[in-house]
Amino acid sequence: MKVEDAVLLLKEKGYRTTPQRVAVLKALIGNKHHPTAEQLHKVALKSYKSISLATVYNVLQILEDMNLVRSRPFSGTGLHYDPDTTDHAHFVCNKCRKIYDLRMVANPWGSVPGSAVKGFKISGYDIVLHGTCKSCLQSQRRVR
Amino acid sequence: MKVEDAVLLLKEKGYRTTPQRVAVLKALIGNKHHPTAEQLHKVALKSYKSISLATVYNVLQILEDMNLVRSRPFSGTGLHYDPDTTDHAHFVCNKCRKIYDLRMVANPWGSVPGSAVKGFKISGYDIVLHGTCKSCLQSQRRVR
DNA sequence: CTGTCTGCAAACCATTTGCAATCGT
DNA sequence: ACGATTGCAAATGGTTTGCAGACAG
Repeated sequence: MKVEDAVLLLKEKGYRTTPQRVAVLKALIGNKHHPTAEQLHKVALKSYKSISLATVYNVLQILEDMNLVRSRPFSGTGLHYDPDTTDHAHFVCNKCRKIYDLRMVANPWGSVPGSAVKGFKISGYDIVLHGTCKSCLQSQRRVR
Repeated sequence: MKVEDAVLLLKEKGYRTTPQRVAVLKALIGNKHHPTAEQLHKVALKSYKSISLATVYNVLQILEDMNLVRSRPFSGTGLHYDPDTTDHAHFVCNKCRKIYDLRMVANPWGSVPGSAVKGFKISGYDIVLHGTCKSCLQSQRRVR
């Protein structure tokens, strides 16, 4: 997905093309760092020098409704926005709080007993592993 | 785990046995409804008529440090507390917002490519499925 | 020109904190 | 009695909202 494609999708839904919206899309699309709204705001300010945080939230809400982004409460405090809406899991490092993407190779709820979900309509899933990431494990070894 | 056992564990760690703490433990232990702090407060008020919400948060923090409870940001807004600290997944109904427990039968991250987690130390995981639960699907059918 | 969108500041809500009074040991 | 714990009320921090002015179409 490119910024221009997203703009077109917005247009189709009747949303106007404002420089603020473009700035948020630029900050978001292709961003692999699972940024918070505030981080996106900082980045968006580079494209449009006076965009407000409220507008960033506003745009993110629209984008989430359109499934162009997903918000998740990863680290307990604050939402993180992920422009990758394809199925994947995450790993959150409890030392550096960095968030890594994990590709799943198969149905992730294969290990749930069928009876437990029988009759339920599953529309999606969140899988978050936590622990310590490679680089934090290494620097830990060095320091101690 | 019974309330008395939890009280003993608290004592071992040097925590005093106050009626407020007992009230929170009573509200929490065995509670299968993944309550929020506020919901626990309401229940705890029945055991101890003047306990404050701040104290409930205080006690929950201690219990979380001791691994007697886990907090999770299920529904976007607010933390839910789960006294079941054994490995299990959850299903959140997006209609009624009810949270169901799901027992996993095997290593849930078996479907993550090994390379992706190689060198990472995994200490735990959160798995949340969402969709519509059986009873909401049924009442939907009835209504429409 | 019209109605949408933005920016500001205030409102909100869950959670945390500071501190004086209270209570468990 | 002593220090831990509580309750209150205020502070906090992330997110939302109301509204007047700005701007895209």
